[in-house]
Amino acid sequence: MAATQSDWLASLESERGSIGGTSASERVAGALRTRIIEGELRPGTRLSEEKIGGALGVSRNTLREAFHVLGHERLVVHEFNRGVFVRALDADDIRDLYRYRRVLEGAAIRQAAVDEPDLTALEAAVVEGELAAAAEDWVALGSANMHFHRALAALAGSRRVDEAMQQVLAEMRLVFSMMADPHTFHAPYLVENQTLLDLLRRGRYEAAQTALAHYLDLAQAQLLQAAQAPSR
Amino acid sequence: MAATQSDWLASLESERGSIGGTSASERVAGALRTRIIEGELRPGTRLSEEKIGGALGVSRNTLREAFHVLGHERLVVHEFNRGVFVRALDADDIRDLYRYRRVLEGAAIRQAAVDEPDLTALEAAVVEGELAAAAEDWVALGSANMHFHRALAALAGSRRVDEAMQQVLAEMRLVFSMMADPHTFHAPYLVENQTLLDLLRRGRYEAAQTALAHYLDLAQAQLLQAAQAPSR
DNA sequence: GCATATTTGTCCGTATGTATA
DNA sequence: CTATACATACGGACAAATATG
Repeated sequence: MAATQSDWLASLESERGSIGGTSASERVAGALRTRIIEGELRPGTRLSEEKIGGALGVSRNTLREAFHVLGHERLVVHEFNRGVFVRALDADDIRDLYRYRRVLEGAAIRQAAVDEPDLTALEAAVVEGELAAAAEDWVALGSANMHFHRALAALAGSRRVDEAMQQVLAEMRLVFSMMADPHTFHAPYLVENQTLLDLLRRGRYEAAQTALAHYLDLAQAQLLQAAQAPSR
Repeated sequence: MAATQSDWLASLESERGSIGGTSASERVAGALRTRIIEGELRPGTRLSEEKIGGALGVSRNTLREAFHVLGHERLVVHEFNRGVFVRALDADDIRDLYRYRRVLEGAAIRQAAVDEPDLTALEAAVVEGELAAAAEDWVALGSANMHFHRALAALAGSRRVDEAMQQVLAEMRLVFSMMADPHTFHAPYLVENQTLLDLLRRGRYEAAQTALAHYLDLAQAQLLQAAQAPSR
């Protein structure tokens, strides 16, 4: 077999027996999650119980529990009698993802309008983005963008909205990992976040809603267009 | 041990070996889910691997996978090295549940305002409620109320909102199962659903929003009050 | 606080069924 | 159609953590 196919397998072996106060299945899920989110494990890859269990030095039992965890996070899909695969999202999935973001982030702004919101986390994320843009570190800019929208959703003041948004952002990283140049997507959005934050600062919540809608429409359209030309 | 404590255990045994095209863990999860949702398995109950596995005739392996499924649905909580328990919700959980309902159902009405919504499912749920009320079948009235709000959330036109709402309603049943007289809660809300439907029919979406908010505030307050007096 | 019994976490071997080359 | 690889599911085992007296 080609070396490229087992690269991630080799990288998994380095994770054997890392001491963890938590359960083994959580450790295994964590190791796989980072590989998936960072694009090392590509969508569609089959996660064979034998190979992965062997590489990580855990039994099939433990591994299957880890698969359940990742399945819950929608990072893998389990096909009965066929196995577990890294999730591959299609255009419909992307549309649904953005539909959900409109619900969650829209609710957050609506709540902010009645809440005297604390915007420090938003401001920090914008600064983080400005620094990343200045350093032309597009990976960091992508993270900053995620932090901004996670902080935005937090304005809703709801644990569940928080969790849902975290979930959605993890899936967004999965989407990006399917694209040719993931970082190029984030570059245009720093200014959008800046104006959105500015509108929130000045209490212009209606305008913030339309700015958010504009941002999400634009980002969705760009991703859908890129998804048509499937890339690498 | 008293007979009442093992009632649900006996009822589980009747479920052994039911033929299913699906996986064993799904079957087991389904059997436990109905017991939990219908209040046969009360919140706080410990789900012993040995007892339940024995009663259902499945191995511990399979049973633990079923526990994972129910854990996703937030119907049970897993405490490391202690086991899994039927989830017991507190006042904060109830508040967060309703906060989430405001987000989901509010988004649905907002989407309806731009969508020329199909209200047949809502109408069917109202009729179902009217029939149940006429027959003084309070359990059926509760189901009708759930169907109404599930159909309402469906107006959002989003798979994920759908799933989230289904999830939330399952947890609502868990809340009701902790109350002394679960059915008494649904009785006042038939008329609220009727007026909400009427407002949607006439395209008065702003009024529908406030009617929904009123309904949710009322329902939440009533549940919180009942939760203070923990009941049976 | 201690000793014991119970229960969970994890691994292994194996048999059966299902999908696919 | 056969053969092979793999997932599903069972049962047994043991250490470690927890509950119980």
